Parts: sequence; C-alpha cells; structure tokens
Amino acid sequence: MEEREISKAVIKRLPRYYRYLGEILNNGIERISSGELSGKMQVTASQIRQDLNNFGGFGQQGYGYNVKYLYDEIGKILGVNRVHSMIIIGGGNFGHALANYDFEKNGFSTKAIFDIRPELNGTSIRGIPVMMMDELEEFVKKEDIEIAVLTLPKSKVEEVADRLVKCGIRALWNFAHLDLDVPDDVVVENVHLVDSLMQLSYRISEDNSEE
Amino acid sequence: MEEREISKAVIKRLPRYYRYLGEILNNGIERISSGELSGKMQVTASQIRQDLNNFGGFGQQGYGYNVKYLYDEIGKILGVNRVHSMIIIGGGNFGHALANYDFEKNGFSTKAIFDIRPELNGTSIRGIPVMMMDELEEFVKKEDIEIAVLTLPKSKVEEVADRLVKCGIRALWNFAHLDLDVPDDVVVENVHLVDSLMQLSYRISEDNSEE
DNA sequence: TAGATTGTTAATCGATTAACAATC
DNA sequence: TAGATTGTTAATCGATTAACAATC
Repeated sequence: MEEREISKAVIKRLPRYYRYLGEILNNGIERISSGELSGKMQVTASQIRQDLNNFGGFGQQGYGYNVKYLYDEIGKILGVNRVHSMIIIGGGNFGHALANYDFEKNGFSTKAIFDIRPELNGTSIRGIPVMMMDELEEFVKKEDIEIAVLTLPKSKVEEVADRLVKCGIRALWNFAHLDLDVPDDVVVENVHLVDSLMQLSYRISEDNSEE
Repeated sequence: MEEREISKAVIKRLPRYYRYLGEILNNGIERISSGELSGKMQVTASQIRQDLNNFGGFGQQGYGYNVKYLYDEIGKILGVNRVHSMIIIGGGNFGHALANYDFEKNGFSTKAIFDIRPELNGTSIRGIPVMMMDELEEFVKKEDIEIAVLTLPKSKVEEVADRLVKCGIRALWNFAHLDLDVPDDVVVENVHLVDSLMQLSYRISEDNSEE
C-alpha cells in the first residue's frame, strides 16, 4: 500500500472524535462543521480537518460533515464495525470487573476467562465461561481469538504472553505494570494504572496546573 | 516561580523512568549512564538527559547517575515521596477491584469507598470502610482527601464531580467515559478504557503495525 | 450566484536527536 | 592526566495552526 503512515497522535484522537460524534448523532443532529465540532471538543478546527484528511475527504465544501456518515467512517477506521473476539487472562478482581464491563457494544466480545484456581473451573461470569490455563492454546486457536486481556500478577505475565504469541494472538491488552517484549506483528496496548496515578500526583504536587 | 513549564510528553515518561530505576535499584546496581539506561528502555540517551535536565542536574560527568539518588529525586518530582489520601466513588466491580489494588506502596492511601447501596453500609473491603453518599462532603473535608477515584456510571459522574469540586477536592481520577468539565485548579486524569481498546483495534485492523 | 466550509499548502511551533565543550 | 559522560546548545524532525484557493 502507498498509504502514508498515520501518526500516533492522530490515532489517539480518533476514539474521542468517535465518542463525540456518537453523542451528536444521538442528539439527532445531522450535519456539523469542523468549526462547530471544534467548539464542543478542545481541538482546533484546523486539526480536525487535518486529522480526517489523513483518511480521506469525508466532508463537503460549504456544507460540513454528515454526522452519521463521519461516525460510521471513523468506526470503520478504528475497526469497531466488526466484532473482535477476546479472552481475559487472570480471574482476579480486575479480570472480574472487565468481564462484567459491556465491551460488546463497541465490538469486543469476551469469549472466556482463564484462571489457575481449580475451584473456578466450570463457573461463569455474565455467561462467560471460566476456563483453566491448560486449555488456553487450544481455545485461542479453535475460537480464533484476536485479543488477550492480561490482568495477571507481574511475575506471570511474560510467560503467558509468550504462550499467547506462540498460538497466534494478534494483540495484548496489558494491565500488568511492565513492558512486554513481543514480536513486531503482535500489538501491545498498555493500561498502566500506576503511571496514570503518578502523572496525577505530579500535577497536584506543585502548582504546575496554573504554572 | 521562574520555572519553565514542563511539557506533557516529559511528564508522561517520568513514571516509566521511575519504574525502570526501581528495578535497577532492586538489582543492586549503583550507578548508570544515560547510554546504558537508553539500552534498557526504548528511549535515546539524548532524550533521557534532556528530560532529566528539565528538573536539574542529577548526574556527574564521567560517572553517570547514581541510581538510588536519581530514583529518589524522580519520586520527589512525581510527588510519590509523600502519602496522598484517596477515596473511591462507586462500589461496583471496578471500584471493588481498585480498592483491592495495593496503591499504598506508591504513596496512595485509600480512606473510604462511597456507594449508594444501603446494604453495603458499614461493610468494608480490605479494611477500607464502605460509606454512603450523603456522608461524602463531611468526610472529604474532615479527612482532607486529595484524590477521588470516579468509577460511577456516566449519568451520575458529573453531579458527583461537582459535589467534590465544591468541597475542595484537588484531583479526579476519572474512569467514566466522558470528559469532565471542572475548574482549572482541579486536576483530571482520565482512564478511558474504551479509547485504549479502540486504539488497539485500529492497530490490528489493517496492517498498520508493519506499514 | 453568493456564502460557507472544506481540503490542502505554507508557516509556526514544539519536541526529539545530534553534537560537543565542560568537567568529573 | 586521559577517558568517560554529563549538561547544553544547535540541527532536525514532526505536529499543530494559519491561510486560502477550490468547490459545493
């Protein structure tokens, strides 16, 4: 493909555009200009137009953007127009909470939760079966799982990540507080809660907020 | 203060430096050069030196950086050298999981969990009392709470955020999927899980990873 | 057609990397 | 002292903003 590489900064803004457009759509608004959208979000109109034009011309001069159309197009770009199959590894508090979270409406379907505690074998959360770790490889292959959510203790994550990579996982959503080392074709998206909290801490520690 | 404003990009990297230095320290290593650290992390030596020099000269020519000293200094910059008092609002799965998470070792002490379900009144999680929402204002003021963790449904977050702002909260750690509108002196740090998952989805949706 | 607003090029701003003199 | 490595200035690269011609 002759596509220009899209910058990380742009990709990071896409879900936010998607969210705002979804709300605007729910409010029954049919069209919007970059100027109006700029007012609602904290982004310049110029940036909105630049961002969108990385993917094509979705607007029309003199009119603006059709909300429904733009919403759907960004959904396609983000890949949320199709269903991604997902498993959660680690049935602790966090895994449990994520299993109860309704990601289905955004196109992410949780197929199983993997745990090591034998007493949980055969149980289920919100209809999602809890399975044992020795069934992992077979399940991932058979069910064609794309995404694994890692909510295990730090000490066990790397071993499990390796197993998942070996059986062809496409992406790891990593909640453990360490950087995973995987092949280039496996996507890693980190949620480092402690890092987030520390940034918060920095911002209240001296009056950096008001400079 | 005549301090130069530190960029967001730098602040975002600080917790990661802190984490790596903590590990290096645990391995009993006493000193490290920007070049060596650059090898371990995915950052140029030049960037490490630039980042650190935003806050002062922590190293020594010909020697490098003393690991323990640098670790402590970054801890001070991040404000994790002192204890921050915190409450969790929303006793659902997520609030529950966060209450069980040991943030204490990073300097964040959870003082209470607030919920609306009367049947939880008087119970506790890991020794942290569950309290009712009508006790919120008094508790925040009396206990001098700095940070509120928001794990409530979208529809209720804004009202609660307003109440917290009114009684002098300093920071909101927001897990709800919306952007909060608060005064400039209140820090908001967002954890938008759906956004994170969508970025992941984007990256596996077409072979953007290998361009 | 006239007005509005895009798509896109050019200008600016900021962040990263490279280079090197200062110095331990 | 010689070698190593910082702190810092200069060069490069990339991202954001401004401007405007194209066009609906």
